[in-house]
Amino acid sequence: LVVVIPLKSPDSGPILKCDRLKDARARRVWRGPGCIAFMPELPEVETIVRSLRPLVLGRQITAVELRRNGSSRSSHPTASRILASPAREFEQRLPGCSIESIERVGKNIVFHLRPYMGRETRLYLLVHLGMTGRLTCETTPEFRQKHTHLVMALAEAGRRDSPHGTAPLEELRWLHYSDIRRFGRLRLTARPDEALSGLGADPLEIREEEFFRLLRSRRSMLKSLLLDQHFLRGIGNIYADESLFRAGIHPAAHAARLDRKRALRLYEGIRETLSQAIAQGGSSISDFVDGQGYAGNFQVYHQVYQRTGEPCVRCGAAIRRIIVSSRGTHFCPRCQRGAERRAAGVSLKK
DNA sequence: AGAAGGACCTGCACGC
DNA sequence: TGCGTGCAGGTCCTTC
Repeated sequence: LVVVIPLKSPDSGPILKCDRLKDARARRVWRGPGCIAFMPELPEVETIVRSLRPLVLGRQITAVELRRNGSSRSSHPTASRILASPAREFEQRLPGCSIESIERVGKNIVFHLRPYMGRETRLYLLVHLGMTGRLTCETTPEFRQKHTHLVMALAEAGRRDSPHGTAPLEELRWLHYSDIRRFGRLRLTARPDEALSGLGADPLEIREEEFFRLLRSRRSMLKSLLLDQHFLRGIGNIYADESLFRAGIHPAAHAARLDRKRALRLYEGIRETLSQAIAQGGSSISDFVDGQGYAGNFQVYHQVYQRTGEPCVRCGAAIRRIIVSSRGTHFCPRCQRGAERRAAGVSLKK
């Protein structure tokens, strides 16, 4: 049995939790109105990568199946919009490859693949989960969910003497990609550096000096800047709001006008927020689960995100919601002062 | 250069 | 109960 009591703040009560049941449905947590997205940002993607590693590293892809539209005669995969490379490339180039390593680059998951018997050059599978993408390791090849678009069969390494041979069923494992809104992207490439070249620095790796220098060169509002993947890679709406709250900085504040002290607070705020979220296994706003089907816990620690009208955990003022860069933005009007005039031009409705 | 808005996409809440 | 509408948001693109 699993009981998770969602809290308004980490200090307002006990968390009852039991980890014995590994059923993701039973671990489902708070579901706010209008929330069906789980928004995989840096901590969620990192959690997925860490959970997948022990399950798929060293395994060989023996088959790839794409869900087809309607009848089995249809040749059009439902994932066609999700596939950034032609469907036939997934079906022809992936079988025979072994998964050598997996890494996170911003919000992207990069699978390093070793081709079968030197068949071709090294290959990389890039997965961006968009808003509702999910990558899970399953014990069945069935397209169990309505929105499962791709399934890859993974066999134990060393069992294969040909890319299309058969292995005992118990040694097989299936990697499923499902995506309700189809905002995710799957790409096969030999040049991942090219495909990911536009991304900024990782917020957990960038040095304080470099962060400060980048801030000084930008004239946009901080919230917009934090969401810009060319500036820093991996931050999305949840962690932008939470980081700005921790730093006590208004989301509409001007990046270049941030003094050294406040820039340092933001730098620390981002790193603390992301690190804590990773430690908690990410945020499960709705159905987020890692590669093994476990939900995250960081939503319990959200201090402003989707807490509109609720009291600030620091000062008690009501959390406000505005729109910045077409994104819902949550902040405390008392703890995050300093850009009221600029924020006056920010719309309250989308 | 930066802001704003549209397109993509689906499930859910809400009002009627 | 069923229908229509609005909303959520990551990324890319166009327009201003």
